[in-house]
Amino acid sequence: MARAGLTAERLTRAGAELADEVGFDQVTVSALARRFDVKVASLYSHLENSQDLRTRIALLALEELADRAADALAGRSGKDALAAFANVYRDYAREHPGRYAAARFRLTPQAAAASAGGRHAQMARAVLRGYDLAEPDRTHAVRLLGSTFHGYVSLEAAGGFAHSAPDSQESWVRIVDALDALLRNWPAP
Amino acid sequence: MARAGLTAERLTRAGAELADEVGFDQVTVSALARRFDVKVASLYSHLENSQDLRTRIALLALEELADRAADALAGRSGKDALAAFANVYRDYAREHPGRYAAARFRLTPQAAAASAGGRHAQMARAVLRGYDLAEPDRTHAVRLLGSTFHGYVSLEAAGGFAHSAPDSQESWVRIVDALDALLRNWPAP
DNA sequence: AGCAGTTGCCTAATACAGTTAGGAAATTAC
DNA sequence: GTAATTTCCTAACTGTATTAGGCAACTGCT
Repeated sequence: MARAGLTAERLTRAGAELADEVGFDQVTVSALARRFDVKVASLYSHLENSQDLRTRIALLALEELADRAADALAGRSGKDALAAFANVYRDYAREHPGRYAAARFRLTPQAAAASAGGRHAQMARAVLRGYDLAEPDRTHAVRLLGSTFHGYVSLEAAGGFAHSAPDSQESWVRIVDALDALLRNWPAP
Repeated sequence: MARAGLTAERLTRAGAELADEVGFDQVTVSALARRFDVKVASLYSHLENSQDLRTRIALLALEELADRAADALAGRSGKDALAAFANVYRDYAREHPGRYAAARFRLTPQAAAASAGGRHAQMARAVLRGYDLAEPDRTHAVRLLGSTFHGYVSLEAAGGFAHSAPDSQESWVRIVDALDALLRNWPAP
């Protein structure tokens, strides 16, 4: 019988596609095996278990997201950088909802350390170089941005802003405007 | 054999406790049956299926959260109301992580319509009465608050701010301060 | 109290996801 | 070309979800 040519990488990529199609929670070893027309047990030569599969998809998504963000930030600063950074997250979540959910998957400390998480944190700090914030306010601002972007994107994905005026796109633009204004005018403690 | 006295309400409450203990995703009909020392099939007289169970827990959590928010807002306005409202969400998520996750569970349109979702939206608008915002900016601001609070709370629950300075509590207070400043100083389009 | 009707929980059976053990064929290394 | 390794398979077991049908326990009426 011919071999299917399974590898951890191919399985991870296919798992990411599956996540985008049916949702990260519905990514299952069985569904993946069906996709490769292979028996379920065969995947266990390449993956530890289904947790391992999810972790790999999460790491893939975090890398992709970090790559996009790095691209978007290149050559930009100030509000321009802020908006570009924000849009990377939102656009990725809209194009790849399953992968975006994967990126929010809770990793073990070891996996988290090996992930692109650090790059994300660095880039958020880089965006804030365009504003006049000293520590600890800079860290507070990083957390604010992360919270707002993630919160918005996940509420939007859950359909929270659909079917109601104004358009989600409009709110997004105005919220990024507002955050820019806030960062330029950060209140003293 | 003595009857266990199951009802949809008792099952829902127990399911909510279970969610807080093991996580909303780990709430399973089987685990619930074990908790009542009853066979799994017995639950199906009271629940449609496991989706129904999750929906009921979500509705319970949304009601509890709305009740707390209504309490917290009574007699407050301006920044005071904003901070109280914000703390309701964060405190609830910290006390009841499983229920909080349930409250973010994607409901069917019918379930959503019957949920406390509308109360939440109304209260968010009430908080903003303390600030001078006309539509559509008021709606943008509602969405900003919802996104930021939810985002912060969910990143915090995922451990995002643990093990790093400054303390999460400090960031939270400063972020609420910052949002207050932003709402008082909302940028023109 | 005695009985009829209803309800609550049970047994049994099916389906599907996850996981492990051990085998045979295909590939690789020498 | 043979030995070693790798890949995929069959088989088996566990746990969760769900449905069908049965008997026991309660409820309400007389």
